[in-house]
Amino acid sequence: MSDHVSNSAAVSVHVLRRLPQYLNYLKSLDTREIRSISAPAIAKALQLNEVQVRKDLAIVSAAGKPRTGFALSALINDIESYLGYDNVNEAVLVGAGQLGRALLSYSGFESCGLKIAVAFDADDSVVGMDIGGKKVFPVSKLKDLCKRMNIHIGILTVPADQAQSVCDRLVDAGILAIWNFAPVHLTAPEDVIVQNENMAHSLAVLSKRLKEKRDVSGYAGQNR
Amino acid sequence: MSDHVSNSAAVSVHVLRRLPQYLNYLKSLDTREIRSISAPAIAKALQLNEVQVRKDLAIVSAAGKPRTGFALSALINDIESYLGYDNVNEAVLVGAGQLGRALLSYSGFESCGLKIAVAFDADDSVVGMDIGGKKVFPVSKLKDLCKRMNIHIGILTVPADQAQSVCDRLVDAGILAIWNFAPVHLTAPEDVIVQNENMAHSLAVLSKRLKEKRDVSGYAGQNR
DNA sequence: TAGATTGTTAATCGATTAACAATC
DNA sequence: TAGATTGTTAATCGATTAACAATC
Repeated sequence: MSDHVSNSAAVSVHVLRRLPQYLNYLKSLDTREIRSISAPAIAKALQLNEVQVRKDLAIVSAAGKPRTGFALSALINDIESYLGYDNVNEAVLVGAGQLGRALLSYSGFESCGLKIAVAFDADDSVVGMDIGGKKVFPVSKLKDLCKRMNIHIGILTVPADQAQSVCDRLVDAGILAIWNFAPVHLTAPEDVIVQNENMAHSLAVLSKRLKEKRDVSGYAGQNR
Repeated sequence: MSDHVSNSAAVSVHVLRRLPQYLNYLKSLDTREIRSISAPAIAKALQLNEVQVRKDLAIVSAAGKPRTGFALSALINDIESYLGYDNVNEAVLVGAGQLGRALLSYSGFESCGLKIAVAFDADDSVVGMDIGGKKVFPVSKLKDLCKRMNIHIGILTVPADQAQSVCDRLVDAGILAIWNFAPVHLTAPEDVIVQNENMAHSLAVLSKRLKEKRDVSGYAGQNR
């Protein structure tokens, strides 16, 4: 019933990034109090264009009734199943430093269908530790464990200078998708998906926007 | 000389996110060995379109010689000054949990012109700690310290359920730009810049891409 | 019924890519 | 000179937004 054949052409990144937003908002609503929700209502809450929301929802959901909108709980299900949140993907994390540990301890990914199974680190003093319930193994075990556990997602949280070599190892271990938190451009075979999470890029956007704003408002600067 | 009046119309997010990529690559080169670099060379290294690189560089740099390309060190300077990496912006961080601490300890932001001056946390057992050389204060001191230190950037690393209220406090404290790591849509006055760093959004892109790939390759699944 | 909302087709907007003359 | 690269103008592509008939 909620099975919606998603054989459609590849969906744009923009849409894929908005869907979790909708989901997050919908989940914040009380399913018992609110039975249905309209695209314009979602758009208003998230400050988006209503046609955009309607089109996005049309991709994931079949339903939608004029006048009333979408059945809330059904819509939540549709988005979740579209994004694959309902079946778990296991991942390995390489680099149990500060950021790596933060990700290992963060429980929020599980509801997004991602389960970090094990971690790896090159530092012997970290190996053997238990972080967020995940055990840390030496990097030498990487390939063996990935193959054995049939894991295809790798999270990369090592320092910049080790990122490429770890990337190579991940590829060698049969990893198909790499979530890269290291501030480097990785070179990987083109059939391997690389999703970069480079905070410096976001920071650049933020700083520049702030600078523009200050320049416009005449750089009054000091305590406005 | 490297002062390039950047009064141009607001630059697109896409460009702003690529500039740090260029910078990162250029910095990885040996300034003494390589004196100049061409747009096509950068494009090839980062797997981008060469016209795109050329246009991006034209925004930040005045120079560029046919046949040779751009003077490497000058180009680095141009990008850095365009992005404002050369004058430091101070920021406060609220929420010294795992992620907050990782950011506090990360030294890479300084070279991007961001200096986290102090941190805040609601938890008394964390207050008073020193993380990455930054002291943790109680949230009650937020407004006072922001005003006193004339800080206008806030980094938000608190749990989802506290994000909106902390956002309100930041706004009240005179913060002009918020870098939001909490997985929630924040509501803020429209003159306040909100830059979201929502990892769930990236994860959705990664998982979906992986799923698509598997579906295409016939879901052979098990150890390829 | 009247009116809000739906899905969809058309118009607009912006970003990427291609084409090309100018230059060292 | 020949050829690679530059900056820029034009063409393409894709995403957002507007317009509108259909529906409960």
